[in-house]
Amino acid sequence: MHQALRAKLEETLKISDEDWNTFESILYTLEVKKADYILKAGQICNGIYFLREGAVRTFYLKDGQEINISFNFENDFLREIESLANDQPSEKYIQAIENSKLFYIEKSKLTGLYQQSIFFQELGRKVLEQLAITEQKYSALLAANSPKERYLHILQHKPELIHRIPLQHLASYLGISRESLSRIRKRVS
Amino acid sequence: MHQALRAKLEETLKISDEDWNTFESILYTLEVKKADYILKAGQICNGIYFLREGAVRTFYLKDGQEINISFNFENDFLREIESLANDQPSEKYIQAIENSKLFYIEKSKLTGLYQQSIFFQELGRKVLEQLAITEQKYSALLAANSPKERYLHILQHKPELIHRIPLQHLASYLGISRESLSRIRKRVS
DNA sequence: ATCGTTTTGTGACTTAAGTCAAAGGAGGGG
DNA sequence: CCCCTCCTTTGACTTAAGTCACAAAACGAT
Repeated sequence: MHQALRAKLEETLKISDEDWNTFESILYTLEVKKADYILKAGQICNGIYFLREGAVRTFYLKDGQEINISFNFENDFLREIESLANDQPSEKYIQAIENSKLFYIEKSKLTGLYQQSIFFQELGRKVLEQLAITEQKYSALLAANSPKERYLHILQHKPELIHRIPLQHLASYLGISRESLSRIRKRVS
Repeated sequence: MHQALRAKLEETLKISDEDWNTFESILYTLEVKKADYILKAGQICNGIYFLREGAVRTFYLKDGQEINISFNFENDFLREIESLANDQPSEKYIQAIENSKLFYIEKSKLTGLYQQSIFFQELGRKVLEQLAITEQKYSALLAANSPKERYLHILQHKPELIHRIPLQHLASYLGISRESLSRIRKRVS
């Protein structure tokens, strides 16, 4: 049970059987259907999720428009970091794009883990480091490239986004209008 | 000595005198003049800096062009996170925009701190969380706003950037050409 | 299969921003 | 104080992307 999660953890750091048992014991499992919300704006994000299977998007509303800020797939950790870190209501929605299975790890239990074992401390730091790096790369993509270049970059480096994410969602993620992205895609192919 | 740093730490978490003494003992001080490099591409970022005084920018080269990805001022922590976390050569340069004073904290010493006291563990996590949040806000600014809106946003929310950062550097940070930013600024004022 | 909803594509038009080139301005060093 | 360098502004032109409106296509549910 939960082998994929263990494998994911061990990508960053070898885990002892003891630590693993502790970890496994605090996991909740949840299943959501396509279009279900995992988190809604106004709610506080009270833990982190591990996406076992499926795909989700995180977005917020700007003048009634959905702006997607990230997509996650199987074996990703996810959370609304601002809400989680600052204990404030989320401005973002997390919604399933496909039927998905997730593990949920409550914040309070996570804190317990940090105090219990140096493994979890390091893991927590590394996961956060990688999140910051991911965000940095995403901003770099937006700041230094034209819409067309951004699309081509995704095509090369994150083809799963092209294949699994509806164009309309990808558009706002890339800072492009739906129509323009449709035309860019056509020109390019 | 180092009062500003202690104050900064205590913004996030109260520190004991003992922990503080440990911390203070591992700081190196360095001073750099305007235009000096604190880190160059190709070097490995081997620790984090606390900017006591001055201003610095972080940028990389794309087709020979400097693309600025962040600016830091007094009482900011800074580092090249990708190089630091993954022990790989930096693709970025960190350069002083003003004469600056910094404290440097070596990575290996930092690791020691994490093992010594729960205070430093929490601090490290919180600093990383805030970094991730900052990066996320920056991408949101880029993805969901027109060049003009981006400039106005900075004007309102980070006026220090307008006043202390040369327009040319701000331009690439906002994903705008120098010329356009100059014109936007004129129109707006 | 068919209907209804959601998503994507097209056309026509507008416009803000990019590009290239050159001129002004500001600031520092000698 | 003057020169040189660096930074910012301006002009003229081009173009890619935005917008609005509508059509087509894809998808899901019954």
